Amino acid sequence: MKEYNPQEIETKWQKNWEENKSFKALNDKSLKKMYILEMFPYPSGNLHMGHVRCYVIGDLLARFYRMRGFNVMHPMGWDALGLPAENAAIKEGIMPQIRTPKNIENVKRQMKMLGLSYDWEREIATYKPEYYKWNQYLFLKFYEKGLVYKKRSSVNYCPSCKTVLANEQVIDQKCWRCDSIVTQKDVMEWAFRITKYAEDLLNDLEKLKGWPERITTMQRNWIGRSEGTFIDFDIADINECSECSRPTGVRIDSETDSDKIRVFTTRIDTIFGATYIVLAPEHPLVEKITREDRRKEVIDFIEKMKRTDKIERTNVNSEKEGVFTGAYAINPFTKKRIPVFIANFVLPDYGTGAVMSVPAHDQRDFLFAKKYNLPIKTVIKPVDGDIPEGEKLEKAFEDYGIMINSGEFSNLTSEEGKKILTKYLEERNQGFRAITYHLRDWGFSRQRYWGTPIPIIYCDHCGEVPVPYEQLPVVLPDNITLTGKDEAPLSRVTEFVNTKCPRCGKDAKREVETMDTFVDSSWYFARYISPHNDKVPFEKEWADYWLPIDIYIGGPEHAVLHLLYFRFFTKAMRDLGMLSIDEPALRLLTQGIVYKDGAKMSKSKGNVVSPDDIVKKYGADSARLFSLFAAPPEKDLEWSDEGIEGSFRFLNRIFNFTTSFREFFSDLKDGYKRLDLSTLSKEEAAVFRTVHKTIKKVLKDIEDKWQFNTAIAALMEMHNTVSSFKWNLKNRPDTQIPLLSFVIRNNLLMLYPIAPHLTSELFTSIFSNEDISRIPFPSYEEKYTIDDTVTVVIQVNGKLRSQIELPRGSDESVAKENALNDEKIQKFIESKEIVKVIYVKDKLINIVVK
RNA sequence: GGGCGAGUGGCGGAAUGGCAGACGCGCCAGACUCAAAAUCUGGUGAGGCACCCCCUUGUGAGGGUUCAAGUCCCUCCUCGCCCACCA
Repeated sequence: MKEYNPQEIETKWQKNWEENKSFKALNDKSLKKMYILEMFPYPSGNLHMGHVRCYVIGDLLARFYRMRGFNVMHPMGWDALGLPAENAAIKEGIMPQIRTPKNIENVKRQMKMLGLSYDWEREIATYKPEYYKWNQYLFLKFYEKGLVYKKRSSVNYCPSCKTVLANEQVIDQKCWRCDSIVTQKDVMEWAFRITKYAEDLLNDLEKLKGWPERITTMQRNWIGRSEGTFIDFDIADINECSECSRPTGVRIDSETDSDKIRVFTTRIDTIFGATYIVLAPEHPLVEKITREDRRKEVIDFIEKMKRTDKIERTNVNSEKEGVFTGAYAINPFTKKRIPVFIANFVLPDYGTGAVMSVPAHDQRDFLFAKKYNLPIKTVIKPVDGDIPEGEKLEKAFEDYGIMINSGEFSNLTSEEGKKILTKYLEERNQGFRAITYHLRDWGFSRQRYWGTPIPIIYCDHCGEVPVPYEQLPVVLPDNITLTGKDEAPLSRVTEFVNTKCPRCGKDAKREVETMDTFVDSSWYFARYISPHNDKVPFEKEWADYWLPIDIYIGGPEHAVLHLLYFRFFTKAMRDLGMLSIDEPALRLLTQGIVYKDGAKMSKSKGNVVSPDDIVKKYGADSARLFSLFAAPPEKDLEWSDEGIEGSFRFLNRIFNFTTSFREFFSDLKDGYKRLDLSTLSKEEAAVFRTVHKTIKKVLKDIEDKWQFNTAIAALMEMHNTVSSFKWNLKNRPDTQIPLLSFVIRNNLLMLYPIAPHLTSELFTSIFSNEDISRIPFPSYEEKYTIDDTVTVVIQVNGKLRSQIELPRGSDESVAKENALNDEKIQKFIESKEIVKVIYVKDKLINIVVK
């Protein structure tokens, strides 16, 4: 071959890898393992450059670690169930069962075209009954453990997708998929009791040292632990004169204790300043406590809230509004009657739907109190200072401090007060210490078709009955026409719905809702371990070998969805005895977004770059090289047509440089074995050292730093050095043939994880037919990365003025003498007083003069 | 409002507190060519100059620590992402 022809080379090697099953992960416990996983794609039909980037990063690591001697598991699969496929099916009138395999076939072709080194024997696809059977199996296991339950709840509902959404799927009150405005709806839904693991999920974030901090921080915020106190406020008799401050007890027409207002606060130390209470308009007590003369206004306000859309209601900037109910509660510490309001800013589904307001120490309460002329009472002062009386405050003082105006509790610090006041309430049965979480249980039933059927049967006699394990899978029927016009389309398939109760044998009906696709992806990483096993979801014996995932790669958009759910599943499966690990992934690499012309690539913007076009024009190796070189993996990447040209040129230079020695190939084959350092000239030795230095840098950048861009830069530098060297093989064959052989061999080996096709081709044409991926990655010797002489920089008052060559390790007196005698330095120090001289060995001398 | 990042040439981006701008793109000049493309060689932060010697200046702004700051500390500005009436 005279010219670099990527298409020819790439086709040849892809065929070779496929035939030889080169990337098979071996179930062999004597080998050290490495599990490298990229988040599996939703097979929508075509890969975009974001996918390409993710998989190329994973492939670089997989190929690298194979060369490093690891038994690498690098599998791929298809996250194929879910809404987009169903919506496409409705639009095109083609069932997802037909369309999905075609999409998968195409994406798989694209992956092979990119030379991604997957073990295709472990391929999984979630839409197949042999996969989702295990979703159902896990559902039943979780059900038995009480980790799955059915609850009535007001849920987020997308009117466009006609489905319920999890909290995590609502973004700015809009559907995460279609951006429709989400509404609220009362339904019965299946939920995972993820809150049971809230503490565990929070604490174990500590163990995730290999995760980016911003991801663990986001999870921490999402779990949202707050420590505080529940307080029960008695309601003063509504018939009592509002001027009278005498506590009169509570109404007694309720058989529960719901005639108290329970609030949650993180700042019980401010309770002496709690001068009113605010309920959510939806709070169940509102109806009961509202005084007759206030009723009309209260009802009007509630009606107004019902009409206000949720975005408006929960916008931080919207005006705080409320109305007085006419009722009073009793502050358990001051024993004073404090008015009860309802207001738009108190949300029914957060905390208890009721808050105690301390205007002096909470800015929101402060503004509300000013607006409605409510008392403001200062009860905390700064540790080292004073604070104006409540009415004179200009804004709330929200910091911790010293309690004042708090009766017998005055002079305690906020921290002490929290403990003591909570204890006080606990002793009187009026409150208790508690930890609350922002995290909600994960509602996962979806009223859609293209998902895993929930294995539950409803029987008139036996109630809710789980499908027995031996009847799994409950197969999704395909004799249905999807219209997108109804909820839970499965309810129309009578052959599916009508069944017999497994317990009593009488007629019964199946659950017609399906599972959220996030269930599929919560445990798929374990299915790769036993992808074809029909007895268990995965074999524990091999899970113990392969798990956890060593490096997990995907986009940061999954920070609180998938990455929280799969941690939860791991812990739950651990507690079921199926796994021995606490956390599913040791290290997480979140790759940045691929942009073009300053915008995220999208069809609507028309700035999509197709992997097919790129590979056709430049080849997979150039596409891979550019994806890795253009930016560090965690940063966003700007796609550049000129940039990929540059990558292509570099591979051309490698090809041309290497093949320019074609006539020596047979000599080069074993040449590197005959390398004798003592025969090298000074210049030849420099080339030799350059290779060692490069190996050192590339190893560090790939293995420790995940800075693939600088690793590639080092390889380019090495190429620049060795290609500008005046090779003279004819005159110095005994030294230069071995040296060149050494150079080319290491160059190709280092470049292999990045550009596997080209390097495989060149490598086998010179060295051997051995599979390059089985050859160890080059290693270096520290002594060859160090030069005998070093350039020492000379500064005067911190400014660079000259530099000198010194033998490595020269001591201070030598360096100083050389520096002071340096011609250029003379004019900066003459007629000046030398105050001191700083010497950093082998690096720099700084002469401080006055 | 809270949290987390990030601000470095024309662009993407390099720099364990120690030569700012590696590497690449782009651009300029030259070689090759009838010409162009490709390729190769050299140059390329800004300003200055007695122009291949140097000098000044320069990493969002302003202070500080240090012999020495893109890097550490403080104040501020801008942008991005995530969360958000969180009780």
